[in-house]
Amino acid sequence: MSILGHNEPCIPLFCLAARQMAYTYTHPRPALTVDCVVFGFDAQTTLQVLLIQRKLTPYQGEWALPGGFVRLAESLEAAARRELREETGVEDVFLEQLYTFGQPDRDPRDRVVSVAYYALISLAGHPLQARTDAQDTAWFALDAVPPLAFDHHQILQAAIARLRGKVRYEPIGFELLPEKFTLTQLQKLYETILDQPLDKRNFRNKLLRMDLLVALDETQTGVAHRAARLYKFEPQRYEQLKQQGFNFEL
Amino acid sequence: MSILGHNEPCIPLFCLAARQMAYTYTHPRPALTVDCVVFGFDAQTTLQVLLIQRKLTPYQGEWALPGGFVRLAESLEAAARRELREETGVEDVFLEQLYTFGQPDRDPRDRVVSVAYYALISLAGHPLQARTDAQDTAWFALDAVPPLAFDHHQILQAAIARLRGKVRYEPIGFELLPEKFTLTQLQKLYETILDQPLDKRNFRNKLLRMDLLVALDETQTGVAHRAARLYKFEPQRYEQLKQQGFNFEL
DNA sequence: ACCTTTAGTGTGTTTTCTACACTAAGTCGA
DNA sequence: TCGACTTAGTGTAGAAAACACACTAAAGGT
Repeated sequence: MSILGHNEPCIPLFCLAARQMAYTYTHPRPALTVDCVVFGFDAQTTLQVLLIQRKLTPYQGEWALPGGFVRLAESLEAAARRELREETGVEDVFLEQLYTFGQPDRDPRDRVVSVAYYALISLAGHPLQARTDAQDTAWFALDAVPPLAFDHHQILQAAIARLRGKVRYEPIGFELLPEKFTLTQLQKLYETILDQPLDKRNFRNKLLRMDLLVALDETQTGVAHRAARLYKFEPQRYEQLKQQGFNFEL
Repeated sequence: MSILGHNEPCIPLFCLAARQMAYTYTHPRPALTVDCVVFGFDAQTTLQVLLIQRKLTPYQGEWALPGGFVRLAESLEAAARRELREETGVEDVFLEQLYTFGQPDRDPRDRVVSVAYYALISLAGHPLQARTDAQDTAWFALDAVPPLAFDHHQILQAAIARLRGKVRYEPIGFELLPEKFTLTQLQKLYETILDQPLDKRNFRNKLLRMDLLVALDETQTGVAHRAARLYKFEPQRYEQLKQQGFNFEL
């Protein structure tokens, strides 16, 4: 948890005792935070989002997106990664800026502007500490998200819309799967995100034609039926093809 | 020009004379600004961007995007619209958030985080005061943009990329044309933005099939050749069709 | 051995995309 | 007023992409 977490009461003060550090400006400044919408996927279940339960007012006890204040010397993305690490243990993930939310009344205490990011991680790949040791951190299926603090519901909706839109023409879905995955898992993922069934043969043909996946000499283990071939995504190949102006529309 | 324009020296102060207003916080806060990339189009010329010339350090004399500090009681979009109005006279335009730029060193004076917006306006529709009376405000063709202050070149590039990407699947191009326009003007606009020639018949068929345009009972005037029919864009029709999940890919 | 479950594969049909060239209507000037 | 010039406006055939669709193969479980 950040020492500058969302929960800190952030009242502008005119006079501070000399022993306390104070920062004074000629004009008032909004507080600046980052919030992260972390999507997780696991072929067994469905798309999930990582939330933390607030311990302090306002919105005490309610669920919220992980996030916190931006420090002076760090970039916005660095702040998002730091908060994610500190609050949930999540590290080394795909992270992209989503939108900046700045309605004057979005935080009842003070003017707080929040730069929202979204992250994609594989639940299978990352056995989250959050899932096990922290009672105040939990995954929620997208269709069972509790009421959220602040305008976090709006941020979440924006993130879902972005993920839906983006997955159609850029291969970011792989970030939600383990390094090695089967085509069926990939298809399930797309079906979950897009919320529509896809034809198995057309899906496979289309993806393999894109030439972004390499078939490994390995198959699934531990399944009670024919084991599927494993594939992995080739980021360098993607960069090459993108340079050449290829399309990756699903 | 905003009283809180980009040019204000923004040094954190520990002690201010009592007569002066001061704002003190327990933790340091970045300054928060908005910057606007204003695109203008005119079928005669090409895509242009609106810049202002800085009068103060840093980057004195260089060109920059219009923008300024966010006030405590206004939303980010309101701040962008206000700065646009104050600095360039531009009002009532399409405006959309682009991205938030927050590298710690993007402003040499202080930590300044900037929420960038982009705007689309019709040069023919808006006879800009900026164009006439202000020597420090000017339109530049996209292929003749001078060096820009701060990271504004990066912001501009991001805006161009966004416009290119977005115009393909959402009908925002109309914002760059006058209310009534010909199909040839519209095609020129798309060719300019996408930087590629388009087939006249295919373009017309496709657009008319989308059912977003209404043909008016009017034609061009003042042209030395057959006058083209005028059309206008139907935003409500667009909303209807969007609801029904239609595609507007060019 | 056989039952159950998922993997893996190809083709014909329909739809969409693309390339392409002439006539119509208006202005201008001789 | 006639001719020259300029841009508007229109349809179709071939190519490519999208779509719908069903059976055999392989593995583990009983």
